[in-house]
Amino acid sequence: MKPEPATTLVDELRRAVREVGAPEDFEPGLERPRDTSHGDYATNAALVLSGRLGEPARDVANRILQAFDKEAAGVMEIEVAGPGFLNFRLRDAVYWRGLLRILKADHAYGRSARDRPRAVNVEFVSANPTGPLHVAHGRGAAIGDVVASLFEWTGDAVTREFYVNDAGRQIDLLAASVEARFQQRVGEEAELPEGGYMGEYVRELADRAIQEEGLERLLGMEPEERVVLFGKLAIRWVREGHERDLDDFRVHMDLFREESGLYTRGEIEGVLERLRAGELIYEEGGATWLRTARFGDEKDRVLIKSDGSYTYFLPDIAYHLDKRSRGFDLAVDVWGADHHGHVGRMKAALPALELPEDFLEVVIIQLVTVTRGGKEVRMSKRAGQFVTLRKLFEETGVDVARYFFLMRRAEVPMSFDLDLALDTSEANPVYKIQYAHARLCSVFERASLRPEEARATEEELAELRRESEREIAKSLQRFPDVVLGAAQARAPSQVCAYLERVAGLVNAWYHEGNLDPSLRIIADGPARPGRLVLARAVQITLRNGLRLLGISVPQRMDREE
RNA sequence: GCGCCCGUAGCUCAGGUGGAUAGAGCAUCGGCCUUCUAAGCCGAGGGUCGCAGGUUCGAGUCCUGCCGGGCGCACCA
Repeated sequence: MKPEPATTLVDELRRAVREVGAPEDFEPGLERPRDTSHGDYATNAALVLSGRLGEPARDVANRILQAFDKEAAGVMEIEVAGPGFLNFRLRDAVYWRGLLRILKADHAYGRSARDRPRAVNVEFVSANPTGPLHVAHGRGAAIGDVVASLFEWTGDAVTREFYVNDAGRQIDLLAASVEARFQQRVGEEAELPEGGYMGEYVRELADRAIQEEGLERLLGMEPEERVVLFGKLAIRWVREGHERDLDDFRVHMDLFREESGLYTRGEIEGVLERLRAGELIYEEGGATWLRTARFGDEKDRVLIKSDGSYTYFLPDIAYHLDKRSRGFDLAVDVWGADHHGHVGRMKAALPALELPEDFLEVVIIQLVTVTRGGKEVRMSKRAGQFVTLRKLFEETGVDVARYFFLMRRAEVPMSFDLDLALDTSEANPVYKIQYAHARLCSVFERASLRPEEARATEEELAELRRESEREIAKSLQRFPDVVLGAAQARAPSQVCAYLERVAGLVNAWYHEGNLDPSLRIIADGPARPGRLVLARAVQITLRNGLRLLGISVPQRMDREE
């Protein structure tokens, strides 16, 4: 699983450490120092062992150094540094060989397998079908989509799922809102119901109903009948809008799972029976409660209200049981910040249903504010005017919108800077990465070489002597590890940070050739084949990284002039 | 009041699960255009990592307590 250079090093280190008297259970750790003067890898083994061996750390380090077989591990140089670190500098050949491996892996570079792949369900967006998707949904969509991809890239099987709350009271409210707009349209006095939906789209729904169903027919209906029809139509149309928005935002759901199905299939009743049998529910004040407090929630929660209707919590429990019974090993729910209060109760419900505690994982997406000219673009759902996801990505482009949502950690509230998003210079991190890729495409064009045909022997690669080249080769080889780490942390932002860093190194390398033409990638000389292979390896890594993020990989960046 | 999240450069934020001298972009200042695309490049200044303790050889990172901000605390969804 670990990249090649590290494995051989760790093996040898493990052996050397045993030789100096480390206990059997001791595992030496290997890290990559930030500072390149500290070598390619470093270990703190001596620092950790010094306590257990009762010997100064630097002495332990020196003994490990003596025991270490450099030849076997592809190490050029070892030094004892600071309080007792061992710094390893690998032979350059290790990195040049790594470049050839990248070329060979090509589209698979960055992907890894798992001994036992898991079936993972990533549920995200899950917007109520009562209005268009807005920017916060967009952030959840981008992050959920890439978290799902990260599972795929690291060897799990993933289902992308959207939970449709098509059964609750908010649907009735939407229907009543459409009815009110309909009344107004035909010249009647009508007011939106209490808590109704005020958005402009409600008027559009009413108009569309008139257009498609015919005014005569609608007017001829009993109001109750008409409201039911409006409800059905509104849900259908709003959902179609959601699917279209997501599609255009390059988010492709495998499944839209409907809440209403939980009722018709009797899954809700099944849950109630199960809980009743386990004596986990009780009645009080006319309502039916679940003993979530027993499982770590702050208090018990109502499942059935005293008027006999169900709370949202009950179908949600059934839904998670449904996920489990469909064979998933892990359910990752991506929720908006306004739902974080539900994490405790949902997690408490799992053991009540005898589901493993780690079956459910919740990623909370914090709020997004959109700023233009340094000022916040207001979005107020109550006033019915908000920035829809579609409007946002139509203005910035899908690449930019996705990237901006992805580059920040989910748990920090972010501001979406429209000015930066619309900036087409390399100040915009998306372009910085895409541009680095496009530049190298252009280099290959200049070299009259198809990128797939880049070839170099190890001897030719050894002609790469510049520090920038070594640095790039080194950082490219981190990619699989970065993907693994990001997957583990459920943090697409780590991939963004990595790609920006690589793009920065690459752009600097490229620009060395502006000042000194002999340093150009296509400049004639013994280093040319190696440079082209390095360029190819960069292309592959950036391309795969962008693909992972669902961002396009342009061959060229056309500039307007 | 309770819970979750956040607090890192003037601003927006990274910081690879505890390492060595804390990074990027924007903004500011200085230099560079007949380029393998200068919508760019090179460089400079700018930090008590909210505060106080603790664990550790070693803390922006882990623990505790405060302070500040956001969100949530329904028989709403």
